[in-house]
Amino acid sequence: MPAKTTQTRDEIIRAARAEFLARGYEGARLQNIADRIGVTKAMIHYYFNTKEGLFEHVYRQSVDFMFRGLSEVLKKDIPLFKKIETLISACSDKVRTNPEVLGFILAESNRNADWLLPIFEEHSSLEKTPFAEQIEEAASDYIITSVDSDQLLLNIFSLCYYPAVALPINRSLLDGRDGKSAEELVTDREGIVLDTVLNWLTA
Amino acid sequence: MPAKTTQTRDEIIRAARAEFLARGYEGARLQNIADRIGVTKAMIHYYFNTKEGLFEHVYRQSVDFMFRGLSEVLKKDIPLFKKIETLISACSDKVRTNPEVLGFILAESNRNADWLLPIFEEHSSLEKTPFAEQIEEAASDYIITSVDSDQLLLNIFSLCYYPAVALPINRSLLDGRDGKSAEELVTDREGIVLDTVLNWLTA
DNA sequence: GTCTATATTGTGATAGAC
DNA sequence: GTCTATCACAATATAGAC
Repeated sequence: MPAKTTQTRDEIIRAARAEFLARGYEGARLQNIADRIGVTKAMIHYYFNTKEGLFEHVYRQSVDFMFRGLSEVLKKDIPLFKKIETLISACSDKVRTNPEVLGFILAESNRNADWLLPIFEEHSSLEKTPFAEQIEEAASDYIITSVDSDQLLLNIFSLCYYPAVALPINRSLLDGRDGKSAEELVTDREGIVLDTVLNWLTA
Repeated sequence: MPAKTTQTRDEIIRAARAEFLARGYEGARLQNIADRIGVTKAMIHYYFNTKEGLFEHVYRQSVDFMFRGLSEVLKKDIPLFKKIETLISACSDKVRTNPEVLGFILAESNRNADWLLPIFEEHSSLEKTPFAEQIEEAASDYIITSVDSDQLLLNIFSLCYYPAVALPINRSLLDGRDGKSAEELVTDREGIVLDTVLNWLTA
C-alpha cells in the first residue's frame, strides 16, 4: 500500500485505541475518534465499515500485545529460576509500557459479548506444558516445594498485573500523604514480585 | 415504608445490579432491566429518576460491599500473622461470594467518569496506619523482614483479587483438559495466598 | 479519499390515562 | 403505583457530490 493511503487509516487506529481504551466499546463514540484527528466520521466507515470492525482491530492488537512472547518464555530451555525471572520481567514490562491495555481487555471480557471470545482465544494461547514439566521435575529433585504450576502462574500474573489493573482504585485506597503514590508503588515492584514468588517456592 | 411499596423498588435494584454488573453503565439498557422483572421502563423513572441515579445506587452498594470491614481488620488488636490471615480470609470471602463485583468496580473506575470518583472515595477509605505500625514493629523485632506495608497490602490484594477479576480470560489461558478449571483454581487459593505472603515476610 | 447531508435506529425520558 | 404512547435526541450508518 502507498504511504499516503495508509496514513489516515493509521491515524484512525491510533485515535480509536485511545478512545476505546479510555471508554470501552459501549462508551466510545465514533465522533470523538474522528475529532481526535480532525477528520469526519465518514472516513471511519470508509476504512472500517462498522464500529464493531474498528473495535475488533484495536481489540486484536491489544490481546496480541498482552500475550505475545509469553509462550516463548515458558518453552525456553533455561533454568527454572531464570525462567521465572524472565517471565516476571516480561509481564512487568507489558504493564509498565502500556498500563491501560490489560484493564481494557478485562473490562471487555467481563461484558459478555459472544463475538469477542473467539478473537481472544485466537491471540492468547499459552503453552504451559514445558513449564509444568519443569516445575514437576524441580519438585521431585527437592529444588522447590511441590506446587501446582497453574497456581504458580496465577501467582505471577496476579502480582504483576493486579497493581496496574487496580491503579485507579489504588490511588484512593493506598495513597497516604506520607507514603509513595500508587504509581510509584507499581514502578518498583518487579523485585518484590520475584522475591515473593521465589520465597514461596523455596519455603 | 410499607412493604408493598418497597417491593417493586427492590426488584428494580436487583435487576439493575445484574444488568449493570454484566454490561457496565454504558452497555446496560433500562429496557433490559425492566424486562427482567416484568415491568415497564416508566417504573424505573418513577423510583429512580435517571439511569445515572439507578446506577449510582448499584455502584454505591458494590463499593460498600467490596471494602466494608477491611479497615476494622487492619485496626484490630491481634497478632500480626493472625491479622494477615484474617485479612486474606475477608478478601477471599468477598470474591468467592460475589466474583463479579470487583471487576465491575474496576471497569467503571477505568472509564473516567468524573462523578464516580467522589462516590468511590466516600465508601472506600482504608485506615492503614495501625497496620503499618504493626509491620514496622515486627520488623524492628526481627520477627519479619523489613517491608513496605503498602506493598504488603498490594501483594495480598493482588493474590486474592486478580484471579477473580481475570476469571473470564483465565478460562482461556489456564484451562488445560487435564488440569483444573479456572473456577476450581480460584476456589482453593486461600491457603496458597497465605503461604505466599507469609513466606515472603519470613524469608 | 474526503466531505456534507440525511436516513435510520436506539434509548433515555416525559405526559397523561387509569 | 403502573401502564401506554410519544418525544427528543444521540449515534451509527449510508448516499452522493467533489
